[in-house]
Amino acid sequence: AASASGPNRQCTETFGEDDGDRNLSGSEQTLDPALLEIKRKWELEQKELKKKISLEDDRNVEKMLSNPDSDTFYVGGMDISFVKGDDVNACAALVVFSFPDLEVVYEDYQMIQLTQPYIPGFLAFREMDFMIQLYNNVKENNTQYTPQVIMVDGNGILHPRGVGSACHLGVLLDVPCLGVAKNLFFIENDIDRNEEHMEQIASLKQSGDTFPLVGSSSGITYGKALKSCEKATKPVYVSPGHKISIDSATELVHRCSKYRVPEPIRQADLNSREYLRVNFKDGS
DNA sequence: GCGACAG
DNA sequence: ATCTTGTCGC
Repeated sequence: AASASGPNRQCTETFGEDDGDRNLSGSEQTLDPALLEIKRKWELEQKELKKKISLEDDRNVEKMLSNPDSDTFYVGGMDISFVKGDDVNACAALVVFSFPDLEVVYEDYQMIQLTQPYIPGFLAFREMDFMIQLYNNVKENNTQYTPQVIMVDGNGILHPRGVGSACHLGVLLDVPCLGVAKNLFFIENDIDRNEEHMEQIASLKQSGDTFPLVGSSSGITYGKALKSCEKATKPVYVSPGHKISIDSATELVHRCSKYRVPEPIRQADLNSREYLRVNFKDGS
């Protein structure tokens, strides 16, 4: 029974209706030397990765967005779905769509076992190895469908240290990547869901409308909030990961959206869940 | 000290 | 991320 190694967790039964103490773990800095250690180490890795990020459009990105028609390009979407009461077993998916016609040309689902914890700001360290594997699979076995750009569930430079998982993946693969988040990632003293933000969201009228996400104190432009389809009330937050500009990333996401979440990511999400439902009863 | 925290 | 029923609208 591989229970959590390290400090034993004194999670007493806080199941009762009344637990007297209302000091809900608040900021959770529930001292965990092991996690702090990991954080420090990961922060250094992010610092190195950040130096390699490019926010310029890769030539293929330029071509795929400007081309009147002729060539067909491929856009990949990645996502990982989890098993309910299980934070280890999951299904990683890559679905590749042709662009601009948006037809599925390739899909890969892999049962995986997560080993790293999820820590806000360090999502990539938990999922990246599996995404890299998915990319290598296509490139090696179905080269013709290797995506020229990859969409990741999460953020690119819209991140506390400017290195979201889309940057992480992009730099490691040296492939254009962008992030699409369904929720705005809070960045201390710079970006948050305040009144002004809510007003800006209310000002988005039609599909394709956007507003830039600019840091209130840093002045940094992290990406854009995009009303991806007519029906969506809530925007998606697009930010470049690597080898793609903010405007191109936003345009690409918009052009791949039939619903709020762009098709590549949406299908990777829906299909990986379905995969778990069918292939994971308790074992296989 | 509290709050806020992609998936 | 995951859970869960109904409900509103095209």
